[in-house]
Amino acid sequence: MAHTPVTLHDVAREAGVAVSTVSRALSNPDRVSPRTREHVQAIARRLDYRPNRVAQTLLTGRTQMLALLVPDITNPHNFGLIRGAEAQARAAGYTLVIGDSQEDADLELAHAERLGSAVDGLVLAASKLPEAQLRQLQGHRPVVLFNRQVPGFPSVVTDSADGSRQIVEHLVALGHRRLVYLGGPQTSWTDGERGRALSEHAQAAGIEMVRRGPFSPTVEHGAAAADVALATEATALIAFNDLLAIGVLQRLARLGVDVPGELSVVGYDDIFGSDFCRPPLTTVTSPAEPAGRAVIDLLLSSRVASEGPDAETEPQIVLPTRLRVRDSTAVPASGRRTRGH
Amino acid sequence: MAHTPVTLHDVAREAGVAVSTVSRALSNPDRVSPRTREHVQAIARRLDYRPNRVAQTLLTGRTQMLALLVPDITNPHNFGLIRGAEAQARAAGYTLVIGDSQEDADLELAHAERLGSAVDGLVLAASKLPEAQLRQLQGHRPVVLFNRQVPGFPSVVTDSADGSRQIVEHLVALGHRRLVYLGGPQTSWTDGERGRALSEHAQAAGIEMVRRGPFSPTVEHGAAAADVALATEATALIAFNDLLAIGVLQRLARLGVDVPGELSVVGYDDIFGSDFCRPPLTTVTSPAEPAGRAVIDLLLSSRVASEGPDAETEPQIVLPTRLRVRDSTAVPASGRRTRGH
DNA sequence: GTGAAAGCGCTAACAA
DNA sequence: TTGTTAGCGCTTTCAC
Repeated sequence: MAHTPVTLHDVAREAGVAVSTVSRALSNPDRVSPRTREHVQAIARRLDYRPNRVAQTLLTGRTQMLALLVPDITNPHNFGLIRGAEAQARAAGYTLVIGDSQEDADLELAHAERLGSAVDGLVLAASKLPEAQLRQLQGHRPVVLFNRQVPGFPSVVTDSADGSRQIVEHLVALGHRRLVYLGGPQTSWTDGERGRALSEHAQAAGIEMVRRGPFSPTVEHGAAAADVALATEATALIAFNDLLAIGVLQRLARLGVDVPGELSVVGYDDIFGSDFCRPPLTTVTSPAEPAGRAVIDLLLSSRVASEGPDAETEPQIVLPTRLRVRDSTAVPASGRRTRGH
Repeated sequence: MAHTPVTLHDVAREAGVAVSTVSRALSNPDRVSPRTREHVQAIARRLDYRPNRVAQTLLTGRTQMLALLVPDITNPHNFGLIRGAEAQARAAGYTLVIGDSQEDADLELAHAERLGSAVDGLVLAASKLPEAQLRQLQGHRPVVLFNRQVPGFPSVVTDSADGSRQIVEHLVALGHRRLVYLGGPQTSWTDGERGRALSEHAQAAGIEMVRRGPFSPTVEHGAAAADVALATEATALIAFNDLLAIGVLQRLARLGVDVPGELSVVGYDDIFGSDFCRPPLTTVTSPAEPAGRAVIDLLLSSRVASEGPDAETEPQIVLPTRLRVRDSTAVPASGRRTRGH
């Protein structure tokens, strides 16, 4: 239990050379003679020397750590993103740490500030922070946004708007004429995108779409959302995300409302469980792992970025989405639905 | 966009005092006169001074960060643990970072070493590391284990053995006489506990139990596991965890094997989805959030712990589990099952 | 090729 | 109460 970790000095003393030589032998092997290099490295190994990262950081300003802040680590939607980001970060020699802001802007800020000083870069997924605070964070370290676009920030988003287009197209093709969108948190940029695109495409198709909510994007809140949807004339319901949609499905089943017979249900994200809930959910899937890799690439390349007034030209990557049709959508009941409202 | 962050020196110069005074005014407000304190703090605020955590750390050795390493961040089983740990860490003024070791011991070690030097303590969930490596990590920083017990380490485990007892009791009560356990990774301590307890209780009840596997604890591997189970004479199948159990359920459904009519299925963990898969899964639930809080408590209290030879007395907390009976278990088919094998 | 020395931003003696 | 000074462990000029 060597409780006083071995330092560069220990190695230097043991090897009979100067600390600077040890430092070089270890990090710049070619700037030292083969003989001493071997010798020093052998000693270092024998002493089980580990460089003190903190000290290195103080000098270089680099921690070789990157942080990813997600709004809800329990939302399976984030899995692919995390996995992709992890892989890419590791490939580049960085360690990825993950933070959970629990759908709370204050917590997100606190976390970002804490972590911000300990990492080389920050990716904020579905950030709820106002632009001003975002910019302040950016002053410290490079920041990349996922599923949010803000001028001056590099970002990668999955194409929710196009997902909405595909949903409306699908529903219209089935014969639906009245839709209801059960919205997510007001602070959610994605919710805005999804709702707006849904409206636009519904309007373009000449059908009706109403919006309800906001609802918190959880299975638990699905019950309330289902009830609200039932109080409308809609024959198809689009939930902000799959978590909410699954909750809706559960409530509907308990109420004896047949899906998709009486009501079609659609979600977004294609999360774990959306394929084995009852009925399997029609939803919008997106390339989460590529997104994870992309955010890290952006982060790493933005280390060299200038921060002039030209900042509006930051890369904004948009990844395609695809509608995955399962069993929760079908042609609407021909007549008036029989459920009470 | 202050790109050269403001330092203590900047504040000191601006305030016309020494850096040490600024340092005190900010961190030890009572060791400085009210006048200067106000003055310095005002300047610091105006300049938007943020202490450099790295520099603080180098000196104090504290980062105010704690790390939690989970084997699979996409396993919903870990959610409660993460949430509980997060909450407790924050309450104590620490930031929790989460790492994912993807069920891989090498990755776990790499992560632990990287993070280990950047945090004040480490909790390893379901660690797959050999004891020797565990001890080595422990030399650096306090380490707490979750769902693994090793002499000399503080730990908290959920009582898998008792969960196994409850499963056997339940199955025997229903009339099952032949069980099969579809085991998890060989490196998994929890798998050992579950399998061993299952055997013991089956034997005590005078019924047969065979073990198959190992299987990787994923939905994907459930198909293979299901096929193996079908090749036995068992009327009830116990999967290492719910992820595997859900995969088994899917395969069985595709094969037309009725659950629980022809075969009963049980899992462990009570994860997201286990209540809405088809049929809802009988499983063992455990207090994950309390476990998360407990690991952090242990970590924080072990900072002061000695490391004498007396280390065997480290606290080992065991949290109770409870069988949650849903629809995937029932009385066995009276006659010989009709499926081919 | 190697060593001496400065210093990253901060805190904690020690003086004044 | 405040200022001066010495480092924490490391990298990196700059001499030799």
